[in-house]
Amino acid sequence: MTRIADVANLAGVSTATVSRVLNGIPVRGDSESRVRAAVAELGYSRDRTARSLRRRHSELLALVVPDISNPFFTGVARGVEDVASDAGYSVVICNTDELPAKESRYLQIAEDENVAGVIIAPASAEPALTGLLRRGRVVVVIDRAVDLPVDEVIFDNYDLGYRATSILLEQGYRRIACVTGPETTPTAVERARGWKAAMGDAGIDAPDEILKRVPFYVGGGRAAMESLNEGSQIDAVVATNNLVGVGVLQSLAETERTGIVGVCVIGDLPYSTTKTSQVHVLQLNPREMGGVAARMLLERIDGLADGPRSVRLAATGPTAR
Amino acid sequence: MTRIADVANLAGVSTATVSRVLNGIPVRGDSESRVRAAVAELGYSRDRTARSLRRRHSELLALVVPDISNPFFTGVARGVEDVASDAGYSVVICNTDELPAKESRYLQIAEDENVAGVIIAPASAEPALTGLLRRGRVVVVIDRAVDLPVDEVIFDNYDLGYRATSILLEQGYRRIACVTGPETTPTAVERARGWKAAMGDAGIDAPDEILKRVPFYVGGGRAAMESLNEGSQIDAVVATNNLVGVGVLQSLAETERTGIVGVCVIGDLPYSTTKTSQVHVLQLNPREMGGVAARMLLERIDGLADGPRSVRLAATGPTAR
DNA sequence: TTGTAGGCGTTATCAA
DNA sequence: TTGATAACGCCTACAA
Repeated sequence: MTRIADVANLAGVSTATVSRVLNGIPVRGDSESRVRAAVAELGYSRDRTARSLRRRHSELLALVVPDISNPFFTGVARGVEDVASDAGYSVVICNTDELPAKESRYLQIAEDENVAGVIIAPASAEPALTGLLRRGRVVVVIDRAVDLPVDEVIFDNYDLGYRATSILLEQGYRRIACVTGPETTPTAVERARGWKAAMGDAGIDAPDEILKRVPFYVGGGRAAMESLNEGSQIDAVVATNNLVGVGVLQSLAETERTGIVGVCVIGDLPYSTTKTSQVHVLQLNPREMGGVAARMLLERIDGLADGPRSVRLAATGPTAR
Repeated sequence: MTRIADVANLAGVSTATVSRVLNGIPVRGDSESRVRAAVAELGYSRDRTARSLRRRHSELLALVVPDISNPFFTGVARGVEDVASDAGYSVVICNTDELPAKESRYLQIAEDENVAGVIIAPASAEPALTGLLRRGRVVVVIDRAVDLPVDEVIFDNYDLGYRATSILLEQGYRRIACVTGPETTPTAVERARGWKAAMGDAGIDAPDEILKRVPFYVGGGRAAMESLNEGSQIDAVVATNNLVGVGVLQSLAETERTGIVGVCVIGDLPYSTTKTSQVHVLQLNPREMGGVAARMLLERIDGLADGPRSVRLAATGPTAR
């Protein structure tokens, strides 16, 4: 393997000079060109492991998400990668399956791997970030706020729930059910709260029978529809997340249930195949969320920010599918 | 930061002994228990960077894919992660956007990062693997075969195209169009070849007007449908990939085009919302592909395999959506 | 501006 | 079985 010393030999300079050139620290012009020539001739490229060990941190960012199969989080990953790779960082994606145990394991690995920073959509209310923080590693929390002094990028989830419901109310629907996620998932709780408030403000009763809490997966949405029996007289549904939205739509397509005509989904449905005009979507932009989070993380890595910052992203407005 | 030396001090042994315990090399029982106690007391965990430097490779696997937004590749990622994490490895996902330049950059990073191995779905016919291979790093190619002496896990793409077409022929369709990917993507070419052969074997003409080559994205499928003018008298479509399949279905849902009723998609449509019975799917199992590839990679890391191996995965049979 | 040399934390060799 | 010590490849005081 070719090392920095080989380059130094060939260029007739010291390893320190080679290192300087590689790191953009000014050296005499002819030294620099000899070094660059030697690098090219040997096809040398730096060992990032050694570099990380010496510098005490790597050029890796960890992105910790609860479900990498969810297009929302792959969108986030794209956004993170866009800005990270421009800045010379690579992204390690860690999938926690909504399991706090897997989450802490990955956070421990991130710490031991000396990653430069972590972007996390927490699976637990209190992700195990203390080790990382103690070592001065930077962290940005996305999607689900936590009670720690770290940067966050989130949506106004209450407002999303309120607006999604309002869209259906404006269409004239009245008996609007809400399909949301588990009580342990803050986004699910807040969006459902928004639904309830919008219903209340419209003077409509929103009993618990038409609020379904299911796992934030396609199957959850399907199960919710099954449990919403015909007797409940629903004429519309708010799905508070993209996957349950897919489940709801699948269920409706299959059973051709009569009576339900309005659906509003919070999120994005890039792979749905329902006729465009049949579903309202309160569009979220995960790629933007990832990009914003990554930029905040890089600023912090460069020491450019002080107190914890909170960014609230807006939905990009309702659209048909 | 707590180092191995701190543990050694507290346990009253040498760093070498601590290292042995950590690595499962037998030491005297009481040394071992003292070490373990010290580790627990200090909350010590190994610095993976230093370990990687010394051992000349990390516990990271790189997974290089052309499009992480594609649920097929997130499925692969799940499969890789399932087996990798059981074996103590983490997975870095690298997204090449089908761009050979991004691909070589990531492969160079993988090399410099001393990853233990690479699983790659190539974006180019000749991915830049020589550096990795020269350094003795192991590689498994998935989804798209390349002309290099490395392990591969692929589908029999010709057969997939043939079978997808046969399914529609059995249903009585005759004018079956094929929507496939670019000529530079081997899976696209092979599956289209299978389509053509199946049509030929059924004594049906398959002219170039009804073979559409588009990018392997949702938009590609939509564009293909638009360019398939009514005059072409199509009564069915084979979509050779999941994303173009989604595009085809979206297009059909929106235009309510008359005449086309049969659709067969090669892949998987986890997020489609079309009525189940309206589309045939020749189901692929990306998670299995990832799992198999990861197992092969780990075997090779452990030096348990010699000549290049080739695994051919089967479709799990046609199903409605 | 440049070079020498020490150290980042771990593992592996070698001698005890 | 154990311990002392020399690497692994790089970066960065410090000295020249």
